[in-house]
Amino acid sequence: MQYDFAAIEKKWQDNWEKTKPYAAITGDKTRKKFYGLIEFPYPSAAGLHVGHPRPFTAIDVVTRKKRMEGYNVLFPIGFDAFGLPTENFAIKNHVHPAVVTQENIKNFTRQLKMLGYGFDWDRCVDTTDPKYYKWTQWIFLQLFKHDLAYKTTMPVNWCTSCKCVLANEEVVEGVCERCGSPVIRKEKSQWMLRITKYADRLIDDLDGVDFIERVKTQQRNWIGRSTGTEVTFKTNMGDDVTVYTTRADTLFGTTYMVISPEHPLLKKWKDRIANWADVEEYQAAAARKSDFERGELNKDKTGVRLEGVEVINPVTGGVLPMFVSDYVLMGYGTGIVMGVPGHDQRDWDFAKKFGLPIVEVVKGGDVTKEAFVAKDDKAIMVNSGFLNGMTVKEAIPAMKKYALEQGWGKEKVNFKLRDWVFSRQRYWGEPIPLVNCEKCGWVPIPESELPLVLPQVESYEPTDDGESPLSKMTDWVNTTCPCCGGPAKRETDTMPQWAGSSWYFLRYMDPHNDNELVSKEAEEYWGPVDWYNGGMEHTTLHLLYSRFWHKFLYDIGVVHTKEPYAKRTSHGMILGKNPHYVGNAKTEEEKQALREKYGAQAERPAVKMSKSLGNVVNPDDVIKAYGADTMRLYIMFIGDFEKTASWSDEAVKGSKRFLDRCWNLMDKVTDEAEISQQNMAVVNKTIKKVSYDIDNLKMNTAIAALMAMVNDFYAKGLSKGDLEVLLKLLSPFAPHMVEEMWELMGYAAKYGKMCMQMPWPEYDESKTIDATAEMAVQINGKLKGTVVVPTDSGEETVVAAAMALDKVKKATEGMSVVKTILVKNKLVNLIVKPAK
RNA sequence: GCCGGUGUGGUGGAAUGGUAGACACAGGAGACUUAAAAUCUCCCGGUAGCAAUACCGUACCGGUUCGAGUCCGGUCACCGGCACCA
Repeated sequence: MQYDFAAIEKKWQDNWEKTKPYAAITGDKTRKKFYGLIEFPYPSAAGLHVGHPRPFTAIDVVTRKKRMEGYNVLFPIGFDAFGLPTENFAIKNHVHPAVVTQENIKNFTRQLKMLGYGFDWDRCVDTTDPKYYKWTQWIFLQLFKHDLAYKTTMPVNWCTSCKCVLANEEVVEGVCERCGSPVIRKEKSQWMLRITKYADRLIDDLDGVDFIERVKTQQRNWIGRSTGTEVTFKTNMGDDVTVYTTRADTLFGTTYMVISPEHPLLKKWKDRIANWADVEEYQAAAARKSDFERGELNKDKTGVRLEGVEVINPVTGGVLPMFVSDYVLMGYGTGIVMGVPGHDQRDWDFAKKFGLPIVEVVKGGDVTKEAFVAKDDKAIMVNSGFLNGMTVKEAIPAMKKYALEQGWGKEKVNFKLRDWVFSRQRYWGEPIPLVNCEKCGWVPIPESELPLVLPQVESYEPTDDGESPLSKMTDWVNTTCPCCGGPAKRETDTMPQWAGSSWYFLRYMDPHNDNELVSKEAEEYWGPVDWYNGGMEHTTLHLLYSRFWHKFLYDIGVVHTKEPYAKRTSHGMILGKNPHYVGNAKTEEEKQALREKYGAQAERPAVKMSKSLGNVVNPDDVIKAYGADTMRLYIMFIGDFEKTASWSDEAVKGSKRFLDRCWNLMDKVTDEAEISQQNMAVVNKTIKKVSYDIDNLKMNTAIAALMAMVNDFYAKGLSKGDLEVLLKLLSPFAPHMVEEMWELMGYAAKYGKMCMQMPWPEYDESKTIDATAEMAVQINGKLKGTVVVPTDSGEETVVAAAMALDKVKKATEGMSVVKTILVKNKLVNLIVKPAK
C-alpha cells in the first residue's frame, strides 16, 4: 500500500501554520539556545531549483533534532532580493523590480512551505524592505563615520555588458561572474570599504572558529598575507624607489627594475625620460587591455625601457636600467619590482626578451635554461658577497637585518586582499545615504532620516556614460546639505548585492525592531550563529564580507562576539544527467560522434544543470509525484553531503518505497509498548548511529541505518515500542508522514504532543551489543571463513571454534601455530608455519 | 604554476588499520494475481568450475604491518579555487 502523501502533507502544513511549533523564543533562559542558519535565497523568477533543498533540508534535520533534544531553536528564513537579475527582468518586461521581487518571494515562500521546513516564518526578512535596508544604510553610515568608507578615483573592473563596476571577487578569469562578458579597466570614482584594515584579524581569527578546513584555507589564500622586505633604491631622478620582495636574499642578482604602467612616478618623471612618447603609448595600450588579455597572454612579456632613468643597487653599487611593463601590478606591493631573472621565472622571461643579464645567486639550477626558484634549505648562496655559503633560509633574514642597519630596507607584510569596491551604477540596490556639498564635501544624512528610500523612476536602464539611473532623477538628486543647508547632490550609485546579506543573520534575532538594528538582549541571547551552512562559492565573497562587517560591528559595540559564525559547513552541488554522455550511445559511431561534438564533456555522466541542456529538475514536479517527505529523504540520501552528487529520477523511487515500507509497518506491529527483545540491539544501535550521523551531516548513512532497521522489523516483526523509536528517528527527515502515523498509532493522544515535540530517543550502550558475534577467521592474514561465538569470547573459545572449520583444519594440517592475533568480536588471525 | 579535494561493482555510494562493496538504484528468479502494476522473498564484483572451491580485485608502482581502500613514499587521471601577487 502507498500512503496518501498529498493529503497528509497538506494537513500537517496547515496545522504547523496555525500552531507555530517552530517559533523561537528570545530570552528563554530555561533552555539552551541553538541558532541554525542557511544562506537565504535570491528570489529568482525561475523559482527554487533542486540545489536549494540540499542545504536547507540538512540544517532543517539538524535543528529538528536539536528541538527534540530540548534546545530553543532559531531557524530563520528570508530573501536576498536586491540585485541585477531582477533588475534586468524588470527592464525587459517593463515591470517595477519591486513588483517582480514580491511575486518571486511569494513563489519561493509557497515552495519552501511545501517542503515542510521548520522555519520561524514570523522572522522572515526581505533585504529590499525599507524597514530592513534602513539598517543596511545605518551600518554604511557608521563605516563612513569611522573612515572605513571612502570615495576614490581608481581603475576598476568594468563589465562591458552590465555597464557596472564589479568587485575583484566578482571577476572570474577576467570575465564578469554573472554574465560572462569581458571585464575591462576603467577609471571611475567609487565608494570603497577598507576591508584591508581587517586583513590580519580576518586571517588570525579563523583559528578560533569551527569552519571546515577548505573554507579556512581558501580565505587565507584569498587574503594572501606574506611577509617580506621593502628595499629602497636610489635613482638619478631625485626620487628613491621602493620595491617589495619576499626574496631579499636575491638582491645581488637584481639586474634591472620594472615599474607598473599605472605608477604615478612616471608622470612626474615625464620630462626627463628621453623616450616619453614610447612610454606613453605603452601606457595607453596597457589600459586598453582587458584583465583577461593581461592575464592570459602572460607568457609574452612586453615593456619599454625608460631611457635616462638609472637605479643604484644598494648592495653592489651597480647601475640598473628601469623598464615599464604591465606584468607588474599597481595594486600589489609598491607597483615597482626588482628584476631577478636568475630566480624568478617572470623576470627570466622578461630578461630573455630584452637581452638583460641573468646572474646566478643561488646554486642548484641552470639559469641559462630557466629561473631556479629554490625552495629547500639545501640551496646555497653564491655571487652574493657576505651571503655566500648561506642557505636561502639563512640569507633572507641576514639581508633583512643588513638592509635595516644600512637604512634602506625594512620588514613589511603585504596582502593580496584589496579594498572592497562598494558602489554600483544600478537602480535595484540600497541608496547610499550621503550627499555631496560643494562646501562640506561628503556629508552623511542624519540617522533620523533613514531609511533613504529608493525613489520611483521611469527607466531603470543603465546609462551609457556609466552613471546610475538615479542620476537622471534631478528632483531626488538635488537636495540640501544637512551640514550647512546649502545646495547639495545625493550620491546616485547604489550598494552592491552583498550589502544586505552581510548582516542579515543579526536581523533574524530581532526582525521587527524599529529602533535598533538588533537589541542588545536579542543579540546576546542568540549570537553567534551556532551552525551556518552554505556554498563554497561564497567563501571569498559573502562569507568574507559578513565576517568583516561583523568585526566592525563588534568594534562599535553592536555585537558581543568577534566572529559571526561558530561553525561553517558546506554542501556539494547537485548535478543533472548529461544528455551528451557517451555512455548513453548504443553504437560505436554514435559514441564517436558525441566525442567529436562535445569533447571531454561527453565523458562525464553528470553535469551542471542548465536550461540549455534540458536536465533541470524542478522540486515542484518531484513533490507532485512523490511528496515532500520523499524529496527531503532522497536529497539527504543522495550521497556524501560535502561532495557533488548526481540527481537520479530512478533513485528517488527508492526513497518513496522506503517511506511506504515504514507506513505499512503499522499493520505488522504488536501491542507491546516496550522495545521488543528481538529488536533490542538493532534499535539501540540505530539510535546511536542516527544521532551521531545527524550531528556530523552524514545524513546518507543515517538513512541507511534506518532502512536496515526497517528491514529487520520486516524480518523479525516489531512492537509498538519499536515503531515509536523509528518514528522519532525518522521525524526530522519525513516530518509529515511521521506525524500522521504518530496520530494514527495513538501516540498523539497518549502524550498530548506531536512526535517532533517528543524528547529525542536515548540509547543504552550495553544494549547495542548482540549476544553473539560473527568473527572472521584468518590464516596468515587470509580470510578462511567465519565463526559465531558468544560476544566477548576469549582466545581459547575463538581458536577452538576456528579450528573446527574444515577450511581451517585443511590449512593448518602439518603446520604449527606460532602466533594468534585476536581482535575482540571482530576477527582471529592464526599465523602458521610448517612444523619441523 | 600554486593551494585544496577525489579516484571502490552496471549506477549512487558504505567501511575508528581488522570479514571490501553496508544501504539503495538498475538487472535476474520466484510467490501473490485472470493479467499488469504494487507488494513480499531470494540472487546479484571478475575469472575458472555442475558444484564444493580456487585465484584475482578499492587508479598505478613500491614500502610499513600478523593484517592496508584506509598509514608512508612516488606516479597518473579528474574536479574545485587562485593565478604575472614579486
